[in-house]
Amino acid sequence: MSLRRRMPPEARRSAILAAATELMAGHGWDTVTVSGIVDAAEISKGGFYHHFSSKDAVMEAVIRDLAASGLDSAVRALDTTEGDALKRFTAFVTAGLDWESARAETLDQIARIAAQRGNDPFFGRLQENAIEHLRPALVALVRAGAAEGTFSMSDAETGPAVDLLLHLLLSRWRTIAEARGHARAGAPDRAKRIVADRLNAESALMARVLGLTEAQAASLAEGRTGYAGSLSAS
Amino acid sequence: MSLRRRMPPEARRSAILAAATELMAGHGWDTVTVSGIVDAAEISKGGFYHHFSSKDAVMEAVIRDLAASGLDSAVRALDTTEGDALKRFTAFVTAGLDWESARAETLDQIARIAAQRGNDPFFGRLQENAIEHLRPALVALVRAGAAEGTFSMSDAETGPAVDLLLHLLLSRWRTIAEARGHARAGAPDRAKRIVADRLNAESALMARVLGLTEAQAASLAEGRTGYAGSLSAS
DNA sequence: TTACATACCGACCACCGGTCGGTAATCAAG
DNA sequence: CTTGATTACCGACCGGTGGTCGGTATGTAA
Repeated sequence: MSLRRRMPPEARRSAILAAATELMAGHGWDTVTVSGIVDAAEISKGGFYHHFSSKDAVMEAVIRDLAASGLDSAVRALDTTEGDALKRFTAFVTAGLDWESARAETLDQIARIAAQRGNDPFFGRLQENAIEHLRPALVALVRAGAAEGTFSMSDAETGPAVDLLLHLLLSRWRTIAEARGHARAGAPDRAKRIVADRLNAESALMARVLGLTEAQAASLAEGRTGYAGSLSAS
Repeated sequence: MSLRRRMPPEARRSAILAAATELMAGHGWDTVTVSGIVDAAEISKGGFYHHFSSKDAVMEAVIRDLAASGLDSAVRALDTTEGDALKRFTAFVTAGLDWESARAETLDQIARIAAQRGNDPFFGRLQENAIEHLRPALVALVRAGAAEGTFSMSDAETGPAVDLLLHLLLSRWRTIAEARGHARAGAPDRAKRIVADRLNAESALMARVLGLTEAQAASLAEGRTGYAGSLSAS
């Protein structure tokens, strides 16, 4: 009974993470059990708790594993881009889009997990994590944009407006998931239209929230053309 | 050990609900145990399961208990008000506001529960419940408003736009909770300013999302003056 | 070889949500 | 005032959960 196979800690850790991620895509977090993860990862309970301090810690790690690189690249785009606030905002949004199409399978996993009933804790923390990373940067950007006259926004509006922008970006996965469903069901045209409509609506609404002029709105929308939606089946 | 006190089922039910609500305001849902509810409500486990089919059913009932009347009054305002889409939308928002100030202690409970870590399942379902009730009505309203020329909105934008409006309304509790904290800490002026700023920002952002003219936006903002925020200590 | 750190094991624990056979209160009918 | 059916309620009990811990195997460096 004791085939004991020693693995480099990092490999074991990511094996556990992979097992947990897959289980989460099938059940809600409360019905994903440590025993289940342990079985799927082919390790003992003791081994599991050697690598993770609690069941919750696994979820936290899964979230970081799935989202960290995307958030980082978006914030980095915002920080490194030169130009006015609109240009930087466009770079920020585009970076997120690029990440989504480059890591389509990751996005797909997130969508599958978030679609499961009972995964509210997962999605809540994912969102918390994202907001924690993105909100300060966006607030600063919007403030700067308002100061330089690029955006039309009073100081008191900035907070709620940024929350709206974040909500818009973070709720995109629902549409993506819906489109994936159509694509898998043999309606790729419909899928593409849904994604295109969504992105257009996002651009238009972001422009309204930020108080952009027609010309500015067009420039924002332009920055995100060519995004295929990467509707690969999985 | 067996002081058996029989109560009218409804009274017992609401006693259990009250106990559960109070416990939820202190712990997250996963650390609120049936035994805890049972102790607080002074009933046995068997008695508990005579009135509720599961732990989850209690949460569902708590949600309905807290939110149903507010949602109903908002939708009713939308349905019964005569006039153009802007008037009806204003009535809808105002009805929600009125309910919030009339039932300040209920709002306070919601805020306290939602602020607890680990209550994502509660808040997720509350939000689901609210969206389920409000979204169809709002979508129809916005469509009608766009058709009659009151709002400026393409068909594909309507869905995401309504989601934005709902997010704006459903995230108000955060600000309210923050303001309550200030009020309780002896800074009622600051509290009032926070609430006033928030409501102004909401009006402005809703106007932008709906594509209202200056005059329309002013009319929308006017409909919600006089809301005191009802910052009663609890 | 030896000595030490660490990856890993699995029996064990307290406690959880939920079940069930039984008991006591209530009330309508005779 | 009985009787009998109904229902509110009780608490011992169950399978399974997340988490612990003393112990064992494995790798590494002297």
